[in-house]
Amino acid sequence: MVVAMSETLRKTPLFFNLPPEDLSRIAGISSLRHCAKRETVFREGDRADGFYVVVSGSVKVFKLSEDGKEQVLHILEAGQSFAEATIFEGGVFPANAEALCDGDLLFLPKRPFIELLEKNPKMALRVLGSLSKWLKRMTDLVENLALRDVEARLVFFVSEEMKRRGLPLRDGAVYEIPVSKNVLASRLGTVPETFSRTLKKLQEEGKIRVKGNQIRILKAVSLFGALAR
Amino acid sequence: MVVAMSETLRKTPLFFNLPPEDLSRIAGISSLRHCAKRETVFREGDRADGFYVVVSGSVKVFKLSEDGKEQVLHILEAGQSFAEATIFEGGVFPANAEALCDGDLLFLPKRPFIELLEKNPKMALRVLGSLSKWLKRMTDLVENLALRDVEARLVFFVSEEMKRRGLPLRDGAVYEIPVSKNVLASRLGTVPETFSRTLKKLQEEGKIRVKGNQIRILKAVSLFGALAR
DNA sequence: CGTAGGGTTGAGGTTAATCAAGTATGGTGG
DNA sequence: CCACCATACTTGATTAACCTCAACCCTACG
Repeated sequence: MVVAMSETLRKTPLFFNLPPEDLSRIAGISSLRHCAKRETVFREGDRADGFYVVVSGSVKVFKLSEDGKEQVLHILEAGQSFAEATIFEGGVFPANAEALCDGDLLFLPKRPFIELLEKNPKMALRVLGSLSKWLKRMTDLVENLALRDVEARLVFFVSEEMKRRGLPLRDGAVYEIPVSKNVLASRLGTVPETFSRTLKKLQEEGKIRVKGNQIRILKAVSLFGALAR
Repeated sequence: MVVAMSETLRKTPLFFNLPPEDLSRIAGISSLRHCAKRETVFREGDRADGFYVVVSGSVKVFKLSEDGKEQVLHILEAGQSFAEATIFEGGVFPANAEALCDGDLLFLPKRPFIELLEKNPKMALRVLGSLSKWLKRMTDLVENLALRDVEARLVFFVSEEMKRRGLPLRDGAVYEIPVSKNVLASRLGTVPETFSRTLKKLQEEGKIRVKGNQIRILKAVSLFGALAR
């Protein structure tokens, strides 16, 4: 059991390359939690006494407005951790999390984890790096939502995800949407209708070809051209 | 010199309540930098080999779109630190920073600072807390930009800032806009015209009274009522 | 075969950006 | 001290992106 957990932990960026004894120490304090599709992992405002690592399945983290509109902040898949930040501050979750499909989560409780960090500066630095990454991602998200239109946000998102998966950004490459288009629309800060129309428009312009959840890149240059960075 | 710096450091959340020897160690590795109004502190993409603490004056951190539109992410005043995150990751600044008025900044170089952290888990934990706060703030920013209209964003911003300054959210209280209305508009994800109109509308509804940079709260209940949290 | 959930399409409305022009305001040099 | 200019801010009219609502399609699945 503890061994299997270590195995998962080893693959998460947060703990990547940590010596085995550290990993088993972490595994020692953590617990496994199974989540069914649509199950709530936590709600905004809940006491946060730990954070999570996705072992299998996928999870969305989102904010709700008063009238129930939702903005997806993150979509998480196996090996990714989330809500690390909350345990160093505040004590309540600043957003909601829900399982998108059946899967397992590792729960890392706050107190023991902080004690581990206090004794292990190297690990603390690792966690600092992870938080920094999240911060960078959120900065990008703000930029995208505020400064670009839906089409640009979609294109940017796809290019980032393809990079993350090691797919080349060239003609013929295929990006498979890992979640329902509804969820992706919300992550892009829009609604399913607009999302659908945007895909259609790009297809009519011959830049992509959409089949189900597969997006085939047809004109990488004109698609990604504007993203010079 | 080093003593004066310690004095500033002592007041920043990042280093609040740290023992004097830690403070002077930090002061020892940091350097003072004067910035004139409008001076660029750093640009997006610049190599990031350190972060900053505002000693005096104020600074805006912002993103630019291709066509030059700007989204202000943060407005920083004396005692606040910024860009801490970048030193644990990446190595380039993910946004731009510019002085809003003449002032002094403390520069904390990356390498020496990290070495300090490695030897001082307590300080590392403090930095973790700080990054967590930033993450929380960005989460709120995303929520605001994506889920609320301009009026709600304005009201939320004012209420948060008043809380931060210890002002009571009640009738008669006065919030003084610390920067140009242009900058605030951009921080709220809108343009000066819309910002101006929104203030006007709230004034016509008798909820606030605007005089120059002063906003007097007239109907706290109906203004802040929707922000039940 | 029927229903439910996800997805698409069309029509219409709304928010807020843009464009254009006018009004303070504050600093500078004459 | 005043004239001038730049900058900040305001106001009005127009426009565009995108949200909403409503209907419909499609596929999976009991």
